[in-house]
Amino acid sequence: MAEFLIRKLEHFTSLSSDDKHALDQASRQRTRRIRSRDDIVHEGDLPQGVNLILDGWACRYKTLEDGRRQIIAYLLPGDLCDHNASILGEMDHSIGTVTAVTLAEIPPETMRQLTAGHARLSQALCWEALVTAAIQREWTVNIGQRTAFERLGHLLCELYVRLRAVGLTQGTTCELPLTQAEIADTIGLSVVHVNRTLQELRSVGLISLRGRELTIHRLEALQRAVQFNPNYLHLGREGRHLDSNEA
Amino acid sequence: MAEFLIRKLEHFTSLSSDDKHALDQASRQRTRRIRSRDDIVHEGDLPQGVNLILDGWACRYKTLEDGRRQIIAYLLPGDLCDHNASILGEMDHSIGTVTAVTLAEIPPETMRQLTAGHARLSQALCWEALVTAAIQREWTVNIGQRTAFERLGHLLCELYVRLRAVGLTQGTTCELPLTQAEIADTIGLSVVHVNRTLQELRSVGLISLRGRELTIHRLEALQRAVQFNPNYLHLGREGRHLDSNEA
DNA sequence: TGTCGGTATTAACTTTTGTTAGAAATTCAT
DNA sequence: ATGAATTTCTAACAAAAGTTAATACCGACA
Repeated sequence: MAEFLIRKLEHFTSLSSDDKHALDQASRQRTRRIRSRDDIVHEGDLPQGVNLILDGWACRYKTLEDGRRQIIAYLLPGDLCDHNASILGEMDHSIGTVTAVTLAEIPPETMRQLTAGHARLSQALCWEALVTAAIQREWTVNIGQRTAFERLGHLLCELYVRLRAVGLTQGTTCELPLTQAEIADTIGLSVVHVNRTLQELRSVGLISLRGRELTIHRLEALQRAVQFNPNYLHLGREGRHLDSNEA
Repeated sequence: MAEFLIRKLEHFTSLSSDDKHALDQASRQRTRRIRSRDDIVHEGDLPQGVNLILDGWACRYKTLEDGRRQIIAYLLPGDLCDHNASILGEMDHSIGTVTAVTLAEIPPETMRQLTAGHARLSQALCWEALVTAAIQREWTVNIGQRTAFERLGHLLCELYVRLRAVGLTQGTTCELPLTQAEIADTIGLSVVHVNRTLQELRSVGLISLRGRELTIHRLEALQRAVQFNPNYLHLGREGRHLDSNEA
């Protein structure tokens, strides 16, 4: 069940089979299926335990009083959410699904056992949380400094590389189940401008996007064009090897 | 020495005098003075231990190849930086000073002792890290969704409230040692537009800004005008009481 | 006290991005 | 398959924000 998470953590450190077994067990305790475009957690809720995305895409988001919405993060298979969030009390944002999602709800007590008994694993989970924060910082840079073209290209690079880190890419292709409206709310542009900018990325031959399938034709070229530097994902050497086309 | 940090943490929980003493001792072990507009940590460095800002303002920032710069966070007196950052390996961003800064460098070993022997304190430091992440999320919303006027007003509200939480405001006034260029790099606008927007905030009577001194004349009105909701700072009731003018 | 360098301010103009509205395409449920 | 509902795509126009460049201000310091 926790295959994606394990795969991700192993970019950072190698886990013992005991570690992996414990993680796998924890992720089987209590699973939940949520349908597409539904909320998992609402702003104001009191979170407890940790949610692990087993399958599907979700996002964190915040809504302003007048309806404007900002997507703050994407949660992909293998991503954990709300590490220790209970310390903060009420959630200051919501989490909703993009596609149908399967979730493992890991209770606080299980989480405690997991980290207490497994030093390596505990460190890996800490790494996971720090990478999440690093991604958030990079998004600030992306929205604050980059042009529309760069912002969009950067987002696509990040999603592709993160999916690749958990084995969810096929060669240069991956799923992209986002509507243009969702992309717009992610990078702070209007839907119309996202559409224009997608056309531009297509017309220069960097990507294809039909249905819910994204293909990045020349990843290295795209990276250069949008100044995508994968360092912030802290995936180690493999994460940086973006030029290879592993069939 | 750690008075600001202690003051901040006590918004979350009350610390024993033993906790406070330990924190204070830790912050005296090794202090460093850095002059204004200088770097504390460079992208690529291997961090170790934790830096505590004792005095002055610093910021996290990232620079793009072509010189564009985004300020990602402000570090105010009482703020900790690079909690566990050594796990990530190389720093993916830099930290520089805004004003002259006095820093306490808390070595990893001291940090371990501090968290191992003081459960309450340990939890408070976890809270601190989570609030830092929450601020980063709010910045994503700020830059992504708000107008120039709102962005700037929101930033000023946040800085004021954070300074207030450590006792560094005098009534409706606080220090604001930022140049307009720095503000611009913080909220993703040009210097010229920051200037225009500051004029606007002044002309509607919400703020005064002369020299390095900011006065927010009508905090509640400003909050409403820019949709500033201090929840994300998780300061508890006091943090929300922004209407009072405690001389 | 006057000069220098950075900072703030302003104006004129350009570019980017947003808005509105409609048409075309696609997806989904039945 | 068929109609409804999203979603994508376009065009025309409006607004926001960026650029450049010149001037004014201000504080540090010789």
